[in-house]
Amino acid sequence: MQHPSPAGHVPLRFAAPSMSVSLDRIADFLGTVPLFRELERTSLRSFADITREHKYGKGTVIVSEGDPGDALYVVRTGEVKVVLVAEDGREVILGVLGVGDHFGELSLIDGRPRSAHVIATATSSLLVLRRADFRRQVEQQPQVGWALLMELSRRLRQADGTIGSLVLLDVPGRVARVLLEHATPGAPATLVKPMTHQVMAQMIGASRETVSRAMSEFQDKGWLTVARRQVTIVDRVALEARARPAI
Amino acid sequence: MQHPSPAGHVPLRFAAPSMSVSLDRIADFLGTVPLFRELERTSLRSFADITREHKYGKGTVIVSEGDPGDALYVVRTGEVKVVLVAEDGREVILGVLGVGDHFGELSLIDGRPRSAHVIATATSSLLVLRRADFRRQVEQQPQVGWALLMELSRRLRQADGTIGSLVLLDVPGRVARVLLEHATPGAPATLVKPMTHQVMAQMIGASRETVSRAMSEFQDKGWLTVARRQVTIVDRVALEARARPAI
DNA sequence: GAGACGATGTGACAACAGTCACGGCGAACG
DNA sequence: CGTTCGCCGTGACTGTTGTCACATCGTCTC
Repeated sequence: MQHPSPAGHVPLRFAAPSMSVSLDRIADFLGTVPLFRELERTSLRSFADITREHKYGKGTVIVSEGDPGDALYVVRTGEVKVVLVAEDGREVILGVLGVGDHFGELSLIDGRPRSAHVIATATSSLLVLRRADFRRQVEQQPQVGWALLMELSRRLRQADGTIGSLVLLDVPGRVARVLLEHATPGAPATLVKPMTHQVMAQMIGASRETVSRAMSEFQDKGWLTVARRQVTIVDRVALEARARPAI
Repeated sequence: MQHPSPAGHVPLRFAAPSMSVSLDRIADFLGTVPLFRELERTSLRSFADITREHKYGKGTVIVSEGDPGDALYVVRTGEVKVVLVAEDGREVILGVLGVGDHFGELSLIDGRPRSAHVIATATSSLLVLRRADFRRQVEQQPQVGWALLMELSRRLRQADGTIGSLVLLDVPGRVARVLLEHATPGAPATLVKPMTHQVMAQMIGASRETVSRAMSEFQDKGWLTVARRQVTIVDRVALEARARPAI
């Protein structure tokens, strides 16, 4: 695939001396990514060695559904969304990925075309690992294969949960569910990373208006408070009950 | 986990001579399963060696959501369904597994509880591989790890597709989609694996009645014919168009 | 072959949720 | 400091779809 409309696409170049410095910094970063966490320093450096860094401006399409794909991407800075896009423009958000998250494994594993679009929601810097390089490394570092299995398992559980909620829950129930999913596990007052109603709506297959009404309802019931786009969960138990089928 | 209500649960026992015969037959069977297809004869036998065979009567719950899980199951004969069950009894069918399919990998990989119920839809015989045994074998046969990645990739793509269809398509669109997904492009005509409307409804999150109406509509339009529960797709192109968002 | 049971067609009705429309509010930016 | 733009709240209306109810039909068993 050619990167479509690569606004802000800036392949980095380093002179020999700064190169090794950069390698170290990239290896440091990879060490914080779950996929590579088990690796020794030297292995981290070999992975760092096969990365290329690309920058993408907000709104840039990084991969498109249907494209042949042969690279794995790791978010180093910024944020991207994984979306299905209908011909009439409607979007379903399958995931929002932040620093340390990665995407593109599926095409890398099975060689089939990209299954979704990935679009930068903020100016982002991504590490790109091409299939041949990555596979060669993984063959020498089987821990990474295992970490991949763990990650795919996590996503599959999440996807199945989403399917269940789409079928079994009404919109307020699904809103409760995303809120809980994005809540920090803190004790009495739990915070949620800010999200616009529009984004929530696209994550749960609902309209912005209905999400808005559900959020108002939850505030009226005293289940949560909102101050400057920042949601605080007051009554976690009530929300959990609302997010369970069979109202 | 203890197998819940193991009606028809009959662990097989063999005397020493017939044992090796059985091992060979099981190894033969495993060789037809994609997960183990790449393996040599001797490796197949080592996997066969760590299996136990269990039988389950129709309707038996094989694993329950929430149970701790430490085994992988391969369907040797029969059929099982993977379902989410709401407290009010409604069911979402995540998948129907036949001979050669397997389930239970997720708990085996990440050690977390079962994410869904698995229920026998026909009298079934399953090969059970326990986590410790399986992991030990996989460490010596990395091809199996790769095959697992392929399988999880396939399921993740399918799950994402299902999420997209739940959000973007109306019920007739989703009906068209399952039909196409279960169609085998035979020479004279494309046949669809027989399914009751009730099952289709639970697969796509709709009511039986609405599925019934959609099927009638498709027959009226001449897109398919039904004879004795056997669906034949006449106009595949029309169905594909109907299964695309943005009518 | 007669009953029983499950699967299927179809009509009527209610309701959840999408769509459209518009006003208000707050943040960002010139 | 005012304008602009994106985000949010809410009312009114519409429609797809679930629910209930019942008739029909095929298949299986006895």
